[in-house]
Amino acid sequence: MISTRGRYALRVMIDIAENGNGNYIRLDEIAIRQGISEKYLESILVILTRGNLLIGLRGKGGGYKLTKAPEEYTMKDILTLTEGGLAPVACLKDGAEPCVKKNICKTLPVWQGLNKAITDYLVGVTLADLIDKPDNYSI
Amino acid sequence: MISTRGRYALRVMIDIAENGNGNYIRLDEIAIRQGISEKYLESILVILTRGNLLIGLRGKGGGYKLTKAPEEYTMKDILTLTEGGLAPVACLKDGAEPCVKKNICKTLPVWQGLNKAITDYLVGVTLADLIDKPDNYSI
DNA sequence: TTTCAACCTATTTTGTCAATAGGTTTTAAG
DNA sequence: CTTAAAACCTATTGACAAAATAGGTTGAAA
Repeated sequence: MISTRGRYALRVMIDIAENGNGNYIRLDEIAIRQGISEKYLESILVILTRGNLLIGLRGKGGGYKLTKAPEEYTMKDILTLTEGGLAPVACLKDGAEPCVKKNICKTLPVWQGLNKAITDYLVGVTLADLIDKPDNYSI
Repeated sequence: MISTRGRYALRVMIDIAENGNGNYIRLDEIAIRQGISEKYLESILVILTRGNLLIGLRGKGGGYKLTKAPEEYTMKDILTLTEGGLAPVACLKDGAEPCVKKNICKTLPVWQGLNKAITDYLVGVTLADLIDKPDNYSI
């Protein structure tokens, strides 16, 4: 299950992509539009900023904006960062110490296959695919 | 993330498929082989039995055995039952009340696609695929 | 120099998962 | 028919992570 943090993060990225236009957007604006408390939203924006998916600017005229074009963000980028990895089991996490039963584990192939299925799908969807813009209307 | 319950359940199903040969296998045997406490294992076997993936028999000579051939169990069957569903978000769970924002939700397509990717993969792997048997040796 | 807004650290609350404990019923065998 | 074996059932505890809140700090711009 994707946690609240990851789901909100995706909504926030869409929000900024749609409303930003290259300008900085304030946290409280996003909070109102998305119906999330400012404080909780803040904890999510910290993660996105530290992960370089957003850039934050303080002071008057400050806020958050994207660091690159919507086409360049994949769902995997956003969700891996905010969920702290997407691996279905701990032993497949990035940087996990190799499991001692690695060579005899009969369930490992399932988890590896599942991991690949999830990753492959999420790499194939970008933020641009979710945004309301003329290009997205067919006929 | 697949929980301990689901991971153990899969190991248990493999254990019974490999060691059963159509006979009943006692809980304590499985517990020792798999290194799981009898009590915790019991809570998992209850789920598998109530879900008709296993059949249990009490008294002397009792234990658990499969209800059908290993080829007929998909990973989706086993994991959906023990995890209480595999949907990446609550609104896609079986029997979930339809979300009021269903028609305007910009993230829904992602979750639907992810759900399909996960399900499609897990339907394609059966318990038989994970079992040690002569047929599984190539060359 | 003042205001604004992101940034940071810590704490509380909540809920689920994991694990344990003890007693009950059914089955088969002596 | 009695006894032992084994699954079955209900409840409780413990541990941990996620969710949410609170208040103070730093940096940027007007």
